[in-house]
Amino acid sequence: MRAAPTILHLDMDAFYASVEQASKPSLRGKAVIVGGLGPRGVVATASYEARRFGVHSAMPMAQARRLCPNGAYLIPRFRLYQAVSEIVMGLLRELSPLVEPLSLDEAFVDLEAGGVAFDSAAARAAGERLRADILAATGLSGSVGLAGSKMLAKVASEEAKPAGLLLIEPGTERELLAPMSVRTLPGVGPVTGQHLRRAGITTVGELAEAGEDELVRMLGRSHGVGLHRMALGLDDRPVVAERDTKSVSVEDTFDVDLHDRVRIRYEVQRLADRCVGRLRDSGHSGRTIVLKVRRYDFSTLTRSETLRGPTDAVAVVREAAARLLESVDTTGGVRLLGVGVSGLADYTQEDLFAFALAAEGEGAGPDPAGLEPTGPDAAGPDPAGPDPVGLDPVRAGAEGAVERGPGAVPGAPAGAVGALGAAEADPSALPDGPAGTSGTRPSPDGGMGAAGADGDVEAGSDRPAAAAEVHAADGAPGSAGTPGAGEARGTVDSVGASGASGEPRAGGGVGAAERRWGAGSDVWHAVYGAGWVQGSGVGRVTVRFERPGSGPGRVRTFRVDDPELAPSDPLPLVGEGPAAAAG
DNA sequence: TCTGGGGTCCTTGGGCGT
DNA sequence: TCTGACGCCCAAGGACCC
Repeated sequence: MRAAPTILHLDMDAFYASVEQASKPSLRGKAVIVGGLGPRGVVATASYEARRFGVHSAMPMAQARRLCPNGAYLIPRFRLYQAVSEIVMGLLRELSPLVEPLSLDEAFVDLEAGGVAFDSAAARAAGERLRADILAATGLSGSVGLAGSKMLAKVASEEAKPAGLLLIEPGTERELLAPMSVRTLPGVGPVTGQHLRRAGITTVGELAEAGEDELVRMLGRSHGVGLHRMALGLDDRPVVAERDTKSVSVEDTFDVDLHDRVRIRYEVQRLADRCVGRLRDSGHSGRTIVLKVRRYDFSTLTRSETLRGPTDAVAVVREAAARLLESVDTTGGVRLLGVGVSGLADYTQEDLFAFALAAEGEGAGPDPAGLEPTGPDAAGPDPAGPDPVGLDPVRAGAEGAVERGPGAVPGAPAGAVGALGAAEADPSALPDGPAGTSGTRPSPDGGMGAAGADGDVEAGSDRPAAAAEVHAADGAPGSAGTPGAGEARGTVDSVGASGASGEPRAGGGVGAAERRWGAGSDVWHAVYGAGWVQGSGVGRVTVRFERPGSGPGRVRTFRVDDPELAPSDPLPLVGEGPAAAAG
């Protein structure tokens, strides 16, 4: 807690929805809801127009549609949000080297460390200038909180929303906080809030009066002490510029619960592959493999296994996940599966083997393809007995390195083989369907980016009804399914036929007959220029031709195989960048 | 009328070595 | 040799955040 309000918290207003509105002029001033569009989707962000209908984050999408039937429902385009976020974070770093991003749209800044502000007046000026700079650079508004601690700065930005600035003068915080709901404090969610309410505590003032001992008794040591201090306005946490990643995970919720054990095993394998892809992209390996299973009744189980050393080998993670699955009862059905890796390191067990081998075997000749196992069982039968299913994690790790053989580079770190290599090296991979619409212009996106946009968009009441119907049918058994966010959809009995790979694939081009247009995604037409897909189905694609700087554009419909229509990258929200000419 | 995805942190309880 | 205390690691679950 410092004497001057020089900790700044920036929170962009309804970030995803605002980016979509800035990107698509026809949606400005309208209710925009961004989130998962499947039957089990939830709202990620709702524009302020949508919030007037009662729509809010984390609300089931079906409920949002009832409350706001004429809203524009969009799938998130994380790559675009990421790009905008980088611009904003860049502006923050101009203020101070101490910037702590909390998410794409939120960050703390230590103004004192940047030499920008040492008192209230300078802090306020810096905050106002920042808001103006963000508006100029992105066209978006953000809210700024300024205070002497992180907790209070965050409270302030929340109070300042939307598009405002609030500065909490040190010394006034207890008075300010006292009447606020306990839910205002970070760390008080629905459960703790209910707990406190039952004890007659609903405001921050009452929380402070309850005393530390009482809160520790109710909530446990760490939570109790922390909450009591926060209620008093005490918070010494520094702004931390860099945080190490602690775990990497992927999970999928299925439109329809899975019952078939074979199918469940297959999905776990796919998740393991994707997880390893992410792990390698981040330059990590990990020791603990975690399987997550959410059952039909929403109860969630986790099972984990810690290896003797860190790995980033597909085979090892697959096998561990498969073993863990064997200990889970899935009768009744499974709605979600997840695979994660924690206990991260920036080297692998296989690296150590390779290093040891290189150290002792100099002059023995290189392993040309990196195919030779480097582990203890490299020389044939293991005196301790066979290990056919990789029960020994470390040995399995060595085998994993072998499995990656075709892509392996002698002497290179294990991470040098990317997700693609892993996918290619996988002999048991089931066939995939069409790998998206990226044939002419591949834009590999492991997650919810362009591929994710392959879901539906229903942009306002003038959307093509036919398109919506067709997309709704995507969830039907045996359908072609949809990649990205919708990849778990429509895959009920169609193992391998979903075209749902989250991994980039080489040669992902598809024939014109299979060309599908990700609704909400950006396109370029040879005659009409930049636009975005408003809907598609029954052999047609509807495109609205507008760009961030234009007024609302016109809608035109084309055949899905129209040669003049091509996928495109998002246009910058402000100004005309190179992407504008990318058609 | 239902409840996403990707994380972090905390608590509890058991096993194990000292 | 047995037992309890202690610390550490691991596994599992839960709450919370955006």
